[in-house]
Amino acid sequence: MTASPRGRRASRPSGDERQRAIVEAFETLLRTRAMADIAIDEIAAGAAISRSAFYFYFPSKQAVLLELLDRMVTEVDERLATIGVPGDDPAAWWRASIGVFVAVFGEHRSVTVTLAEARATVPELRDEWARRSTRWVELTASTIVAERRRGRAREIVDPRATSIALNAMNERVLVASFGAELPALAADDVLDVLTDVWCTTIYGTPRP
Amino acid sequence: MTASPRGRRASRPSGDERQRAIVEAFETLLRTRAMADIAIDEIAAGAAISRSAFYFYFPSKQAVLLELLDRMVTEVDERLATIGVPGDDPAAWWRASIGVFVAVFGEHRSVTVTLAEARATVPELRDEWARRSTRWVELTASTIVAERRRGRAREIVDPRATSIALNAMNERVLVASFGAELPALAADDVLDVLTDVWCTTIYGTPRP
DNA sequence: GAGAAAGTCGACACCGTGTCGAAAGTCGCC
DNA sequence: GGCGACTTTCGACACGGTGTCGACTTTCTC
Repeated sequence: MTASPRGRRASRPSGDERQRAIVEAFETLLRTRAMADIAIDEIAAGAAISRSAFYFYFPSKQAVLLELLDRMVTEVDERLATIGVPGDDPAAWWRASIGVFVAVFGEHRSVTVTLAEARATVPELRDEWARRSTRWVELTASTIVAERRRGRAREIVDPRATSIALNAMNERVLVASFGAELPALAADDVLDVLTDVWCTTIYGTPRP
Repeated sequence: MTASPRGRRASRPSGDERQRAIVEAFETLLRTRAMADIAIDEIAAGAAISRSAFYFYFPSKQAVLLELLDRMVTEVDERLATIGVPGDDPAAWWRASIGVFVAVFGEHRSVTVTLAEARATVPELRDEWARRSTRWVELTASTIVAERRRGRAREIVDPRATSIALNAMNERVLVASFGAELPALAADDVLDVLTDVWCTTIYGTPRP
């Protein structure tokens, strides 16, 4: 009755916990090893099922990752929705917005790092990420325009292009920081530095 | 006499062209497919040798990629060395510096995109990239400090942290643009937008 | 308690990787 | 001109992970 029995959103009454167990087992494994080094065998074992049972729930590892991505971006969007629009203290508003990404992705560091890698290869991930991040870019751009109209932001030739660049920065900074790459920002500095660059770029000064 | 016969810098007199042919065949293949989809078979065929002969020259696909990375960053460093220090027109200087990255990586788009992906998995790539980008970050940071001393740059609390963020932005913007991801900057806009964000962040204004 | 649907399992074929040992080619030197 | 050492090539093998298939079991429903 519902979609194909193998699809990832089967919403089957029972077996639902299995699906959840698989996702969690995968995330747990991801904390210690890269996706390429994790065999489906191990995910299945972590979820207490056999390897072929895994295939009943997901067509591949990548599909599990897509599920993980969905959860994370949904949470980001939910939290962003509660923030509203910039008020008297725009720096605080930007900081809060950026903080949502730092917090949500920071809670799933290994998944974030894996996502950044797998996105290049897996079309579904790539498309889903494109959809979501396009919305964030547009949100940023329209806020910049609004701030400009209020006379607070500096003159920016192409607000959309600028917001693409700023969002790209956040993404890469977070991944590098989570992945403990070098050079990378210390976890405690990420939010401060990103907010500083954003505000300076948008207003010409870090404290508008 | 030289290092191990299989290592990547064997500098063997003959067979050197083979090595080069392999590297080139790989880059060519990379233009049409992702690394994961390219079998060593095909690289070998492209270089007109057998699969096992491939292993005589390189221990793996990743090692070929490392060679490609080396070439690119070497070229970047050579070009950067000719630029000198900022003069009367600092915006032009930053633009020229960023332009080196845009140009060199732009000439090897598929390699750049592949590198960004494989770096997460391959320790050698990760380390090499870390070494190189640390130097660029330090170059950026010391230039910011120098510009501050001359009284041109704005007050920046942690110049190194800021330069990490700016360099991270460039990296991600370039990869997204080369990989035709969405949202991404159009190739023609990349240099303008990056220069704008860098200068505004460093000086408080896009045209210092 | 019969039948369909959901879930599980072991077995199989496939493909790419990396390794090994043997063969063939190349070069210098007596 | 032929001997020996080194370089290069090759075919064959074993291994490990993937995805699929058909059969078996459990569970739910009428």
